[in-house]
Amino acid sequence: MSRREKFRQITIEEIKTLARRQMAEAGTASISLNAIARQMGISGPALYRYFESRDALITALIVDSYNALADALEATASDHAATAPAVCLMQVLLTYRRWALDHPVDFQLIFGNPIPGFAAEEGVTQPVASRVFAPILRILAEYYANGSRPLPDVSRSLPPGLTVSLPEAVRSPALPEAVIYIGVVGWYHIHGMIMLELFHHLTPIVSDMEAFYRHEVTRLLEAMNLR
Amino acid sequence: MSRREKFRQITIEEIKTLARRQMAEAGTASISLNAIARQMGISGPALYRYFESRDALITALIVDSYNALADALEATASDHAATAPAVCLMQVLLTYRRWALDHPVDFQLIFGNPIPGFAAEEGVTQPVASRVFAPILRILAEYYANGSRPLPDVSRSLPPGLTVSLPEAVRSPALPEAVIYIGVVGWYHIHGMIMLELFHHLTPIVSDMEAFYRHEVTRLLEAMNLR
DNA sequence: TAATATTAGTTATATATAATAACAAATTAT
DNA sequence: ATAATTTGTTATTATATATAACTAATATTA
Repeated sequence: MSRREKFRQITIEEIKTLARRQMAEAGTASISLNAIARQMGISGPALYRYFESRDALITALIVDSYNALADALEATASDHAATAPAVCLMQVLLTYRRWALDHPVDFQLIFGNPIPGFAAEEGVTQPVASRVFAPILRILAEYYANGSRPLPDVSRSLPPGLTVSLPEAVRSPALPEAVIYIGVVGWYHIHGMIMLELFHHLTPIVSDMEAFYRHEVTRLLEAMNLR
Repeated sequence: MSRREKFRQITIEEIKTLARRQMAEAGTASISLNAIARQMGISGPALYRYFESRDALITALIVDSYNALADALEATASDHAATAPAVCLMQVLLTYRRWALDHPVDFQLIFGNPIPGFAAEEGVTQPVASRVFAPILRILAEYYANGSRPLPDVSRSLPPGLTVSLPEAVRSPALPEAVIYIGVVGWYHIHGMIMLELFHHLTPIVSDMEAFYRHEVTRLLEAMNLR
C-alpha cells in the first residue's frame, strides 16, 4: 500500500469515526458531511473525494456494522467452542444482545429504519448479513447432526405451502429445512426482545431485562431440545 | 366550534395527511415543512402557525399512529367479542400485523427509530401506547379469570428478582403478574416477526410470511393454554 | 355598527444542509 | 524534470428549518 493510499485509508476511517460519533450523540439520521468536515478542519466538498454522497457513507457504515457484529459473534463462538453446544449458543446469543445495547446506533443501522428514502442495495448487504448468522446456524447444524438430541417435532411439520430456506447465494453448507426454521424462530424471538428493549418499550414493564432475556433464551433452547 | 376553529382543524389535518404521504413516498425522515407548504399552495413559514416546529408535527403524527392502531385493534376485538377468546385474540393479532404492513411508516414512527435526535416525551406517548395493549390484555385477563383454562406453568415461576408489571399510570384493572408476563412474551414474539418482515429480512427466507405468522401465533396461543 | 384584538397569511432574512463546478497545490509516476 | 493523478480549495446552486417584521382577514366587544 502506497504512502498516499495509506493516508487515504486513515482519512476514510476518521470520517466514519466522526460520523458514528455524530449519530451516537444526535440520532441515526443526524449525520452531516459538512459537520464532519468542520471537525476535521477541512472544507465540506473535500469529503466528496472519499464518499461520493451522504448515502454512500451510510452504506459503508452499515457494512461495517454488520461486520463488527459478525466479528463479535464469531469471537464468542470460538471462545466457547469447547463447551456444550447449548452453553456456547447461549453465550453467542448473550453477545448478540450485549452488542446491540453497546452499539445501538450500529444496530439500528442494520435492523432499524436506516435513513430517509435511503435503501442500501441488497447486493451489498446480503453477503455481510449472512456472516452474522453463520456462527449460529453452524452450532445448530453440528449439534443436530451429532444426533445427541433430536430436532423438535414442530420444526418438521410446517403448514402445507410454507417453506423456509436460505437465499441461494448463502447456501454454502446445505442445511435441513428444520434447522433453518429453528434458526428463524430463534432469530425473531431475540430480535423482538432486543428491539423492544432498545426503544425503551419494555424497560417500564420488566424489572431486569438481562434476567428476562436469559430466562426467555433458556426457554427457547429447551423448546429446541438444545439442553 | 367556531368557523375559524373549524378551518384550523381542516388545515391541520391537511398538513398531517401530506406529511404522511411524503413519508410513505420517501421514508420516515424525509418530511419537509417547506415541501408540504408548497403542495398546499402557501408559504413555508405559514405552517408554523399550526405546528411550532418540525418535531411538533412528528410528535402529532406519532400520537395519531398509536390511536389509529389502537382503533383498529379495538374494532377487531369488538367484531369478534362473541367468538371464543382464542379465536378473537388470533384475529386481533392478525389485525396487528395487517396494520403494520398496511401502514409501515406509522408503525415505524411508533416502534422504529423515529427521527434524528428526536425523542417524543414519554408523558405524551405513554397514555396512547397503553391503548394499544388494552384490548389484548383484556382478552387474556378475562379468559384466565374465567378459569376455562389454567395459566401456563412457566408464567408462574419467573427467576428470583425478576418482576413484570405495568407502569402505575396504566394499571386501571390490576392484572396478575402471570397475565402481564404472557402479554409481554406474546408481544415480543409478534414484534420480532413483524419488524423483521417490515425491513425485508425474512422475505428472502420464508416463502409465505402470512402463513408463517399464523402458524407461529397458533403455536404461541397453544403454549399459553389458550386453545 | 365602529373600533379593537386576534389570527393567518405574506416577504425578507439568517443559517444550515447536500452537491457540483472550476481551479490550485501537492504527490506520484514516467 | 515533466506529466498525470490526487487532494484539497473557493464559488455557486438549490434546498431545508426557523425567526422577524409586516399586512390582510376575521372575530370580539364597547
